[in-house]
Amino acid sequence: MTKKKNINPTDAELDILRVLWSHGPGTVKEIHEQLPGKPPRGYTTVLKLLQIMSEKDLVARDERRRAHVYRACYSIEYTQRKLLSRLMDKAFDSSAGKLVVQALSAKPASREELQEIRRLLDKLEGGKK
Amino acid sequence: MTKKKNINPTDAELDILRVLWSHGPGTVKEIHEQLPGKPPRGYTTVLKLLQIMSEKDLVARDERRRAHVYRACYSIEYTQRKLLSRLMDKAFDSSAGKLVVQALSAKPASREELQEIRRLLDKLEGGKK
DNA sequence: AGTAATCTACGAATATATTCGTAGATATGT
DNA sequence: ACATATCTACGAATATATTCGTAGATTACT
Repeated sequence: MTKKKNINPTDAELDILRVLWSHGPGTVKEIHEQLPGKPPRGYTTVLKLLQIMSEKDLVARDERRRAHVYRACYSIEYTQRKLLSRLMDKAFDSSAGKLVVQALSAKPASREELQEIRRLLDKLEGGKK
Repeated sequence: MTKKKNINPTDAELDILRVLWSHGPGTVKEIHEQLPGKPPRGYTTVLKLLQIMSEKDLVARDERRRAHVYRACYSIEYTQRKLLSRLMDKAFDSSAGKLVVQALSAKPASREELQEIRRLLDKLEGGKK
């Protein structure tokens, strides 16, 4: 059996994943340039993080060229759902409904988003009939 | 100016807060007894955590009796919104809508919860008109 | 060839979170 | 009074996350 770790990304790892999701695969240099943050993180810091993330299988590494090319192993949506599941279990009694209610109270969503949520509700309730 | 830290609770701290929210204020002994987890955490571990949480002003301590009584400083709803805001910023582009959509996809909500969300949507959209 | 630039690997320093043992104070029971 | 139980304070050990410096290999430049 191959190991199935699938560890949740830490904060610093998430910063890197955000770059990979929005810009696509890239080298340490490219990722480092895109990475926000004051003060900016050192080049080798980013390298080290990517090495750790490779071990955790959060990113995959293409070593064919000298400057290795990294890409995210999991989609942003999959990762988001994982993070939400974790938070749901930790602080919301594993209830998606409680979480959603507080999320909508925490920060207003745009009209478009509210309508999208409404459509999703229709679909979910429809499927339950 | 009094310090305004308002630090987000860590995982272990959240476990303790959950006990305080569901059982109300209590002594280290009471909290320790209610605290789940395999293996159970040692008594002094819980004590130390509560001392740290007091410094962070996550809990308040009543020292009038020998066995100090602790209570949560912030409500569960306030804390939940704080945690959600943080996650929203870190992984959802600060968008409540995106978060809610993924939350509903991650785990199905009950029919009652879906209806409650729908009522909340009505209120939010109504207020925007 | 020889020098400079670029890249990875690795170890170590720092920060924070979590755990618990021990010491000493205070209260309780006989 | 004396022993036992209960409680807090504190320091230290452990684990994990994050940072970056240095060394050595490879490539590019002149």
